[in-house]
Amino acid sequence: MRRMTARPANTHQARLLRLLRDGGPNSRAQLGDQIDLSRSKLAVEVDRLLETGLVVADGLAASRGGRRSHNIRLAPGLRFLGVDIGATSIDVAVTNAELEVLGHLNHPMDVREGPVAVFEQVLAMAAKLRASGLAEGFDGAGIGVPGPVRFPEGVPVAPPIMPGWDGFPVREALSQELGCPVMVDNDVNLMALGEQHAGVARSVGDFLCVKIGTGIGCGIVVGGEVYRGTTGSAGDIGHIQVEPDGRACACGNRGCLEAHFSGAALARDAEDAARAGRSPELAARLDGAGKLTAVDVAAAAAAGDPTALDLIREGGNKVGQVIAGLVSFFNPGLVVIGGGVTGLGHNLLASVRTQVYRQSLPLATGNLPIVLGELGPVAGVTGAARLISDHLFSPA
Amino acid sequence: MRRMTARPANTHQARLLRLLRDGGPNSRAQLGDQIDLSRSKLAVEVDRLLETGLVVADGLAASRGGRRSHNIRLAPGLRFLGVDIGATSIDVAVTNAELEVLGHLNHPMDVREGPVAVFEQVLAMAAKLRASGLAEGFDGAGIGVPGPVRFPEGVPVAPPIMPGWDGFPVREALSQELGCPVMVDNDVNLMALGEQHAGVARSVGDFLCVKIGTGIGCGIVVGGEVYRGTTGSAGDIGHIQVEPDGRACACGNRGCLEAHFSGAALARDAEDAARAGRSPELAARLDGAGKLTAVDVAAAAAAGDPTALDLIREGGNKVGQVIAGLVSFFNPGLVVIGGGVTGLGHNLLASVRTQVYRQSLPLATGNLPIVLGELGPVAGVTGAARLISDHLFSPA
DNA sequence: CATCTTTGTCCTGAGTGTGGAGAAAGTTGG
DNA sequence: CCAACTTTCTCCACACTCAGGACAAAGATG
Repeated sequence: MRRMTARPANTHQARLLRLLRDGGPNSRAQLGDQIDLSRSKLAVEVDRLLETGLVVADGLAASRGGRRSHNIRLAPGLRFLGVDIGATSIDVAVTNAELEVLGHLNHPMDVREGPVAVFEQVLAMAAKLRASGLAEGFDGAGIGVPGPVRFPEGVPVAPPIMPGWDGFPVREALSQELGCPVMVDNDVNLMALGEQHAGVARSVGDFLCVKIGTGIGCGIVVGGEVYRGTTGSAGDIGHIQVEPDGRACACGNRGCLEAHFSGAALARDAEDAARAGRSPELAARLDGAGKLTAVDVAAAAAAGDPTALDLIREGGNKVGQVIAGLVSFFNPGLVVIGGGVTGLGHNLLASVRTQVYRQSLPLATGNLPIVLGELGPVAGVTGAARLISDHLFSPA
Repeated sequence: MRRMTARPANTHQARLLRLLRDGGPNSRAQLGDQIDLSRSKLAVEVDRLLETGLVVADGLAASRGGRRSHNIRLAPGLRFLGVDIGATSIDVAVTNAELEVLGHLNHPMDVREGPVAVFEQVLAMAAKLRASGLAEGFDGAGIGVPGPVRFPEGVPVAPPIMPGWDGFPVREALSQELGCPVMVDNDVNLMALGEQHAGVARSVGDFLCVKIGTGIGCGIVVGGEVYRGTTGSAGDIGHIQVEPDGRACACGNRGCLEAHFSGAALARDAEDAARAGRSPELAARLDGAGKLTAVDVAAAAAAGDPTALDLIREGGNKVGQVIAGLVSFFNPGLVVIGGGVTGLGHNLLASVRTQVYRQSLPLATGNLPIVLGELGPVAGVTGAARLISDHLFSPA
């Protein structure tokens, strides 16, 4: 199969490609209703796109009371690769041009093993997806990493939890290996993009997407666009202080949110409680190495264990306290909570909501939904595909 | 004098008007260097603007080694009115089309007296400025109010410190009275616009502007544009909790930033200290009613009074704590501190900086200037003029 | 005074985009 | 089965935008 070579020649073509991506196949007439162009001009641009091969006309749609329309759709062979590198695992997926996930793989891996080892794994997973017949090659790839990124260059900068990646040319290296364009971003931003494209945040212009996994981060969307900040570290809320003289944090400070609540902190607290005999439910779930995860806490809570419930409530209060501040400051139209701890579900959500609704101003909370992400592990890879498609579907 | 009737007919004309506003008089050739247009096209658009009377060609500039250029400038008779309504005083200013302040009045007044009384005062001040010969009429007016605003309609919504203004049609009423277009915004946003236009924030795309006066608010600029949030309450940081079981706040919660530090809280603390005999410097400054202001505290601190210095340091710590969180979240390129307490100067700034640099991530603070606003009371009115000129200098 | 530089104007030609006429293809009702 | 109406799509004429070059105007320089 020939890979995507052309790019839209102007903004009209770019807009058409995005309409087809987000709205699926469509007739010329329907496209005309959604874009501010005359039918004649539209036809010209569609014809040019057909010539490039980026879109195809296949078959006729059912009549709507008159002449049947030609179905215009994005080239069915286009394939994007979405990669989401977490602290403890890797997600890789293939999508079509409409960003529907055709295949998805997950592999546990510690990001601290460094870029070379991780890349090897990513490429192996991509090869596996290709071998399964889902793609003959990739037209573009998006990749998320758990740390700040200098976005234009696609290079991680001073990432606390993956020091070995500092300055590693992720974009260039992956582009070389895959032979296609690549865009790199923070994993939290990609989750936000994913939920915006296919999840709970559709049609919301300004929202926050709080991802609670091994660490805590927050994707910020302003006017439909991800906001990355001056140095690419916007949304790094894990080290906001929630307790004046709280626990020591890996960053060197005390009382950071991440030190009090996150996947890692929760697991540690649960293990302590189990060992101290404060919770038989949790103790029963200890594995051979004496370890627990957020999943265990969720299970214990579901079984009614009061200690587990307390841990979740306490954590939700801490996160809610920070989110309350962010809501007052940012006045979003929606707050999405996702990441590994989504499994804690409505117990977590309830205490977050309580804090936010109590502490923030009524005007800001009046009509503010606080919800769990609906895409789970697909959010990151969908966002990654969205990132590269946004790039490729812009004028060259 | 005839008032501004025409509006730019297209984006080119709008951009030209803004170039002339921000860069002052200019020749066609120099404008051509700053705008992406051919000389011929540019000449056409300039001619059209000359026809409308929005710009004029007056005289020839000195030669730069060849034919002398015609000076193109915005119509010299254009006048904008900038109004900044604070909690305890009103600022009104007249500017020319380049937003230079030609005249400026200040009048103490309690905003709680309600919109009717305040409007009367504002109109009297505007009339006074007009009578002094600075303007024969106004081509537009911008007005800032100390509370959230539904921006498109120009109506305050649920403003805590000025309940009588809720839903009052500020834009429509003022437009009627003045007979010119009016735009309304939060006073903090206007301060940010002012500092961006003529102050410390020139050429910074993303920054925060913290205004500490009677209350505390924060202007948010993203990509050069003010961000107002979903309901217009973005930046309302006065009620972020800084102390878990802190002081009772007027909003009904405990431990709000505003309850611990703001012009009002500082004055109260200083009065308490003076009465309790903990500070002779402050006691000496008590007025007949036993009242003090931030200015008194600044003076006492300048005289070396340890209690006053402590109050400032403590307050700076509280504000710094909140700003540190915002810096982590928003990753701005600059933080500006302004408002009534600017008089506390470098004592305040020092403790804010200490908190922020200690608590926020190095990547976010690495190259982050935290500075005092440089426009003082002119910031608000300049921002107001900028607001309305941005509106009028956009395609109709 | 000839030459060079800078500024501003005019003209042509390529491209962009609109709106209408009308053909193509289909549905509906008598 | 046919006439009338709809919807979709194509084609064409015309207006407008815009770039780039030729050229005129006005001054500096030697």
